[in-house]
Amino acid sequence: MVDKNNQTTEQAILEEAERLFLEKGFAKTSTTEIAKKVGCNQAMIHYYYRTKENLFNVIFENKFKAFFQNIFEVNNLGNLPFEDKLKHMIESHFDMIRENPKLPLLIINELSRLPEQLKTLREKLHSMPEQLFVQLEAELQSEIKDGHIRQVNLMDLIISIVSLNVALFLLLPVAEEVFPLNYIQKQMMIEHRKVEHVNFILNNLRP
Amino acid sequence: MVDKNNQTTEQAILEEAERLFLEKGFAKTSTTEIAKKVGCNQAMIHYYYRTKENLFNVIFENKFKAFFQNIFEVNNLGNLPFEDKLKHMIESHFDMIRENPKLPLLIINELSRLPEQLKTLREKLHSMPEQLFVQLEAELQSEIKDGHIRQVNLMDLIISIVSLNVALFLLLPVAEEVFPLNYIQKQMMIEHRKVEHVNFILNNLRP
DNA sequence: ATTATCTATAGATCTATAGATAATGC
DNA sequence: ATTATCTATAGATCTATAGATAATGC
Repeated sequence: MVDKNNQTTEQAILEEAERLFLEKGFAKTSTTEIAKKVGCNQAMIHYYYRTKENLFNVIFENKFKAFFQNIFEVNNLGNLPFEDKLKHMIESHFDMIRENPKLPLLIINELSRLPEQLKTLREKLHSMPEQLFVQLEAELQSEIKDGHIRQVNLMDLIISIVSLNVALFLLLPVAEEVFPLNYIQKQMMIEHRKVEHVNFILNNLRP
Repeated sequence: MVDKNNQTTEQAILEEAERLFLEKGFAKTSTTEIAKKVGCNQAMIHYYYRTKENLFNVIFENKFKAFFQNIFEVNNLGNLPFEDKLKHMIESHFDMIRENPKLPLLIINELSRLPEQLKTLREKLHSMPEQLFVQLEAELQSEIKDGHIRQVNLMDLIISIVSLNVALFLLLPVAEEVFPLNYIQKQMMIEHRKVEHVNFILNNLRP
């Protein structure tokens, strides 16, 4: 099975492990299962990654960094009107989670076990204010002063955006157990909610 | 340790198991650990509950039913204005999750393994429309027609309420790893968000 | 007699490693 | 020579059960 797509065993292990860890979490995924899916010997996993914990950390760190790198990435839209900027932020955050729908659950479930990633996250988020938060806060206050939007707290705004976007993909699998959806229905539902989240946030800002 | 509070071993096992399952999930909780915390022999757990799976199901079913019983319980406020009714619904849903903050994660993580609970959930949610959904939908449409609120979809409204409330308690533990909060700060934050969720939803309905 | 508890252990995992063998790169 | 792969297995769980012993209720 290995090398089916010109992959090395090392890469194949990484990819299969990523799939399984995201699907079932750390505890419920065994190195035996990873090996079986990859089509190699279970010992190979330890040859390349030494421990299961280590393999997990490599994967988690990668996904995690990519995930938080894009969070509220609003560089190349400096002079757009505030509402358009906000719309763009909501949508790109939404798309990021849509592309990694299982990652939030993995983070919620496993983050507490990971001191190294925690440090990274703390640094990233503590340095974010200077880059973005302060700028957004200024724009927000300016908009409020001009009477374009109502008095609102930036942190609350961010929490609401993240909550709506994250919760959709956390709750969808549960909802699907109750109301099964086919692929098209599900995609339509997701697209509809994307529009709705933007409307919801922007409507809420009207003075 | 058993009978410390006049408990039977059977009850003590149930309570300790509930605590551990909610905290760590099914896979990461062992019957050995439950027994140790209870202060009894590991075999006792199987004496009373036969299997770990069975013990889990008993607990899950109880919590689960209590959880969904109260969901959108709006019986004794029949003739309140629509906005007050909505406010009450948001707040009681919020409080329910506040009292069971780990339950949503348990449901998200473990529901797929539980055919019996799934059936219960399906029946409960499929019978909800007739009791409540239809009535709310009627009131909502009436309010829209009278121009009191803007054109909005009831299902979207419910998804947004549940998303905001659930996501808060799912994301708080992650947020706390990054920005530690003491007990009072955390309670204030939660109270603040409760108000915010109501404002957020109601503001969003303005025509 | 019946119920509750304990001891001991079978059997199923699962992770990790040691050591043999095969494949590859100079 | 070095790197990749396999076989085999130690050692640590963990769940579940059989069977002995203690406690309790008539």
